[in-house]
Amino acid sequence: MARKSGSSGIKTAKQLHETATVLFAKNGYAAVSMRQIAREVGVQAGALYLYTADKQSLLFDLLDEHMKDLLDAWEGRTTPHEITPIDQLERFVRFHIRFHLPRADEVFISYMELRNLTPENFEVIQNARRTYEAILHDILSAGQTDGTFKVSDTKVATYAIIAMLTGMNTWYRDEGRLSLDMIEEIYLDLVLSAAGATP
Amino acid sequence: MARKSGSSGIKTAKQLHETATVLFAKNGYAAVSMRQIAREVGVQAGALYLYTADKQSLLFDLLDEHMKDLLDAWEGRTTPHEITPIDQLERFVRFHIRFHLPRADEVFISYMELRNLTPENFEVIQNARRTYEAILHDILSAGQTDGTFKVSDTKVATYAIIAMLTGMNTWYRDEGRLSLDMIEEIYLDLVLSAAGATP
DNA sequence: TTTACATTTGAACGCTTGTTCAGTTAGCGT
DNA sequence: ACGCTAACTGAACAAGCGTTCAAATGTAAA
Repeated sequence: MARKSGSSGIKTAKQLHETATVLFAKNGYAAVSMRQIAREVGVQAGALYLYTADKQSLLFDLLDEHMKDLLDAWEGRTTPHEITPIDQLERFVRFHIRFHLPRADEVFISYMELRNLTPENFEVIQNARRTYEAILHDILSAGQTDGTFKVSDTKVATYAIIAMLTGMNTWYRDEGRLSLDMIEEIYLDLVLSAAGATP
Repeated sequence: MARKSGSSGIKTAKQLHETATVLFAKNGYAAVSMRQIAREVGVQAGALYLYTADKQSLLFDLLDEHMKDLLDAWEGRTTPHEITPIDQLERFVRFHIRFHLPRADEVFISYMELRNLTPENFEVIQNARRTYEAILHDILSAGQTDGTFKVSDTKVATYAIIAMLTGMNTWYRDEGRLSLDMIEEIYLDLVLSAAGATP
């Protein structure tokens, strides 16, 4: 056997990314072998190297893709002009939850596997993350300036709120007690309170 | 050479735990080899098996030790009788920060390497974690009942607050902008606000 | 039908992995 | 001084690792 009937490059490439995402999330980058990924994709290990230069690039591509999607999704929203910091914060929280919850595996990898990136690759992802954090920081700063928010330190508050929101991914389950809509409202309350929002 | 001069079992055992903690935190459990640990300890790989049954037990012991220390430290505090939920929450926050900040590596491992535990070992650590979360949940529930706190869901608030607090470990550096005391106050504010505390 | 190319196999490469164990030495109690 | 045990070495084991590549086969265009 060599080439398989019905084989297609784009399909295999997509399956590679999907499989790697799931396996990396479940077992960790270092613990997953190329052969294991290949088996799940339904191909021999050698074939994977038509779609990735090496294992490291595979990890980087997944993370880079995820961060690009995140930032693109934020940029792509329809935003009314001149809305209050409170409305901005509300929009950010809802966006964050809606974007992150359906991407549990990607989010998990993005937080867990940073240390397995080469320094250059790490830099790229880190920058993207900083860009995202800056969005929230700008909102908090604006609210702090005009008096609608009251936090002792906008930088720390930024980290705290993002950690709080992202932590959701560690316990949320689709079959759980609360619907996505309810969770959204609960977290919105928590974040607005934490920011000391005075409507 | 065989036994080395000045060698002592307890010393090597301690070095093994310390070295493993640092290396697992920096590179991840799966990415660290027993030989790498041995080199750092200053011993051949075979010698490590005098102090751990296998690599898995080594990881488990580190996590188990950490969780036991955490729960023991909480139990061992001096607690006045009959204090208000607000005071209880304040005590919890300060305790959490003071305990976790100097243990960056242990905390990191505790969150990152859970998936590398066998199911039985995972269960043990998970239970300890649940015990810890229950402490905060009880405080929030008490405050919710007597009206000093106002949160839409005490369970979610518990997760959110712990995520917020533990997230600190990802950005805190000793040489950073803020002193430990300042950070403590900032986080205390954030948590009390998030809990909707009305003094 | 032939040609060109996309896709995959399967074997091979050198290296590392966790773990075991017989043999060797250091320190200590007697 | 002797013997016992604690501590460690160094080699060995089978298995698995990431990666490369010539060869084989499917697909599509000419």
